[in-house]
Amino acid sequence: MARASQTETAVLGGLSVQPMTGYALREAIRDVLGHFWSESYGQIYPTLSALERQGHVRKEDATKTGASTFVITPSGTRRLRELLAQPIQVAPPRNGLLLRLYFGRQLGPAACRELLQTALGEAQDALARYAAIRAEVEAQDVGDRDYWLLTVSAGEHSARAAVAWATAGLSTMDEIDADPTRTRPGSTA
Amino acid sequence: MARASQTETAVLGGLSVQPMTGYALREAIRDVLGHFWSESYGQIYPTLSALERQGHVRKEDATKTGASTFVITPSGTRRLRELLAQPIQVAPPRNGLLLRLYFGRQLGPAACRELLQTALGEAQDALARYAAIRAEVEAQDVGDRDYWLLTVSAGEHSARAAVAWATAGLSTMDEIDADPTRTRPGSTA
DNA sequence: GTCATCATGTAAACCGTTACATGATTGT
DNA sequence: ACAATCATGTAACGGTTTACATGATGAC
Repeated sequence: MARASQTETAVLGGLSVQPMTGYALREAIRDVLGHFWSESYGQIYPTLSALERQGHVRKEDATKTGASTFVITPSGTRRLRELLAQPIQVAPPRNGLLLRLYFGRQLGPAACRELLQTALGEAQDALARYAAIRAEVEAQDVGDRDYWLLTVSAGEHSARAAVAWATAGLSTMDEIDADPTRTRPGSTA
Repeated sequence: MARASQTETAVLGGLSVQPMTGYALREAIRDVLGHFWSESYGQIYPTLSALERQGHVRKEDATKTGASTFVITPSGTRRLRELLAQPIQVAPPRNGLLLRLYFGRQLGPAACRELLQTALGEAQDALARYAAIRAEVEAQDVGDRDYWLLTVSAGEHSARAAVAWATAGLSTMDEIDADPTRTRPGSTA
């Protein structure tokens, strides 16, 4: 027991929504869970094989072609619920943007401003994407809808926070530019 | 060139603030950058050795004891600026909380509620921690101050967003509980 | 004297991405 | 016919954590 690779959870979860090929699974994860999850082929195919060996998924060969659709089995559904109930695996934080801004005095105000501007643009783009996803999900009439909207909402809140933060940060940069003596690179006190 | 392991950036950045032992560096990264960065000993010590070989840091032996303080050299400062200017390394997203909530119908409303409650508590704790860090940083009079506050602000915005999201999510769960037919586990439409 | 903390370092394991190889199917 | 996309799979590589081994120093 206890493999706890969350790839297994994502794969079984995806197949719990509908049967799919490995390829389609990856597409779905990228397009639908993309804002909070990712998987590569190198993870998906071996995981599918392992799950098949354990009887958690069943391979349904589309005759003629090499493509095969994977269907979750009752034992797979049980396993999924078991996995979902396990403690969350927290990834150690690694935010390259904040790392650069923390040492912003070394990087210089102009570059920091650019970083903030880019972050602002990305957050606004994300907001637009979430609006589209929300419309799509709200139009559906599936039981998962409320849960799916919960994850969309998380994205929206986080993107709005990023917009507010970057905007405020750009104002700070204005002040630094107005009074450059505050942060002359190289001085320590 | 172009190793692009952001560990090098974090190590040089840390030493650009003040000379430290490897141990102290790790403590500082955990305590100060902890909300957006992390490094383990297994990364720090080899990186310090490599940087020393390249002349980017200098080892200053505290005589008698085995402990040695590392000091950044002028070439190290140049290297740091070079690294900070490089494109941000984006880690593929992996949010175990949202993964579980997305498949919340399989997990069940009670467990989802618990997850949200925990997330809410953690966000509130984070908010309290940021308040303490902010007070501490604002009391200092160093050139980096505005940049450091920028990263604290990012944490605050994100934690406030998390509080708002989790609170709203708990309301959604109330509605689901009030009308359980919306999301009976197992049905597909 | 002993316990917690400071300090250094390495080896093994893990997890995951990237790149590549390969070929079928579909649209134009 | 050709290109784009669908589809499967693996090998190599890389970064990171974990666990372990080891010992000095300082507090009580």
